[in-house]
Amino acid sequence: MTSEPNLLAVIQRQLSELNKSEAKVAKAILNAPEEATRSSIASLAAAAGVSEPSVNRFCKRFGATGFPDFKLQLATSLASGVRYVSRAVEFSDDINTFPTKLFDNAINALMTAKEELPLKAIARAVDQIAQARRVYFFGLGTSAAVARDAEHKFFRFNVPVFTHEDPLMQRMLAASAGVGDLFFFISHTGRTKVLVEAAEIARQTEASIVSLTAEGSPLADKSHCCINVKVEEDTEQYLPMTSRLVQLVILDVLAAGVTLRRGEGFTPHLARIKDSLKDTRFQTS
Amino acid sequence: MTSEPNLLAVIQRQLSELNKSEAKVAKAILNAPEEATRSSIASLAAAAGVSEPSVNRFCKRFGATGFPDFKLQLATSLASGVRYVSRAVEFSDDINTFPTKLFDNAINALMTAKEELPLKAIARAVDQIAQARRVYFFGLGTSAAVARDAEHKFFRFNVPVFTHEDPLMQRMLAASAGVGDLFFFISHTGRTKVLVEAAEIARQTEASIVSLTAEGSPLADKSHCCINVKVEEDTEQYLPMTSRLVQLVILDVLAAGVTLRRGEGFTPHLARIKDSLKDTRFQTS
DNA sequence: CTCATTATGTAGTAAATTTACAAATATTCA
DNA sequence: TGAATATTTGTAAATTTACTACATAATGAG
Repeated sequence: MTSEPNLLAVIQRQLSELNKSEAKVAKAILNAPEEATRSSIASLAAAAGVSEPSVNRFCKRFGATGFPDFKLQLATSLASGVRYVSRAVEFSDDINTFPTKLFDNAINALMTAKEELPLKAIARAVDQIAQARRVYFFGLGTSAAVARDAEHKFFRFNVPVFTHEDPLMQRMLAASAGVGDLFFFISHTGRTKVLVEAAEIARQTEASIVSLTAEGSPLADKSHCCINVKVEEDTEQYLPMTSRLVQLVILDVLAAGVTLRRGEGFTPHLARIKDSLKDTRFQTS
Repeated sequence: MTSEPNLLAVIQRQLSELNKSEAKVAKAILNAPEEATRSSIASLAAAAGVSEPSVNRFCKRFGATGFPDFKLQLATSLASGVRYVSRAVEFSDDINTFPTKLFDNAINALMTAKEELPLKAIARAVDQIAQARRVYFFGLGTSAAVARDAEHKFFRFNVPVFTHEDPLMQRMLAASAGVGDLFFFISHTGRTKVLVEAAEIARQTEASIVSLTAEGSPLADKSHCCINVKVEEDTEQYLPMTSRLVQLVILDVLAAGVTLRRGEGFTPHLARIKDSLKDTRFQTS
């Protein structure tokens, strides 16, 4: 059972690699997915402006045994209620539509990321973090907030963690690094100059470099271990919305991985930290 | 469309009121629901030991227009039933299981939040932010990272935004607030003392107070407008994992809301900011 | 026990899907 | 460029699937 959890996203992603009539079918389906699950091959072919066998071939291309099987898969992936195709917010949107769109996009990004998790890279990164004597989380802009979040999380694992938003601090720390130091760079594009430069400096030391960034980017090149996150951020949108969510969850995964590494004996330590926060809160009524 | 949440349960419930051959069909379906969604009317009839029209009548009895429609409904209800179960990471998990679990939990949290979005509160918060002369985002711990993220985002809207992680700064700023100031508090529990105190201080000024926190919490009580987020965080888990993701997306929603408020004329401003970042990056090869 | 009612199956029909093949289009390489 | 080849797309026939009409069987009431 290789049932793709997210058929519409798969279609969307492959859209460019389809030939003419297949693309027509894809568009018709993306346009009205629910309707597609209810219509016959003839009506869908008519809606797409192609012949029936073209629709059939389209279905087989996406792993279905035929049209009915495809409809089934489509219905299944639609069932969770999420619009699996990212939709940009438009100026015609109102309070009833744009919040849902943004949530759908976020969910969509996480589902897509989940499908192609770079498990080997994650496992390696967990190894490195577990062994490190010191871990520096470096990011800029939006990624600085992600780095800050990571700092909070990993701090609880008794690993000395540091975050710095200041590029100069980042450079200096990179320059004075040594064995046991781990630099963890976070960047959506992997092209931010000052960050790549810091990575380059760190690379000349004995320190390990792990990055959470785009595949094949300059930053990835400088890293010993790179966790690739393929998030197709809508570049027309002016703010990175979904990529940082994926980054955060990946960091959760790394944190969980490190905890699992420590084994059950480590649980009391976490409990102690949690207890230490108790007095800072008003008790539940 | 009165799509029952769970078709299998409906069938189960009516089992006693069915006549012989319909009951046979019901049992065959309950026995192997997934298979039923994939089989033809002939094979299902054979499996149940009845004739094809009996299966057809069975389908119509349960509100479907025919066998294909019934299969569709069945598939839909099977698919939606699977999700929505958070699973805690256990020490027996390995690299192949715990990353998926964490992603699933994150996705679930967003899906749940999406279903009960407090739209009125969001609309009010957008109003307030759009009107404010200055906006302070305050959070502590994990929420500090969320506040930082919000700062980055809202900064682009020409609103003077400020974030401070230092409780003393938060108190001082709260004390010296005035008309046009907006304090935006972020807290998962809504019970962090120093934060609630800062809210209390701000409340005695002319400033507006918006919070993104738990319903009915002390912090919510101090706010003019409270955006409730109901995330059932697994309290046995020692780290807040999913709530902050929901918070981030809610802040995205608020940011988008403010942008929509500004109208299309605002787009060039965003483009200018984006351009200003261009030279800080290595060009795409 | 007979009639009326309901339940079930048979057989034929209509519809939908798939296959095989041919026409059209695009691509390659001289 | 232009013939040869591969790819794409559509047509038409074959096959499978689902539905309808009707006949028979079972059930129940008087």
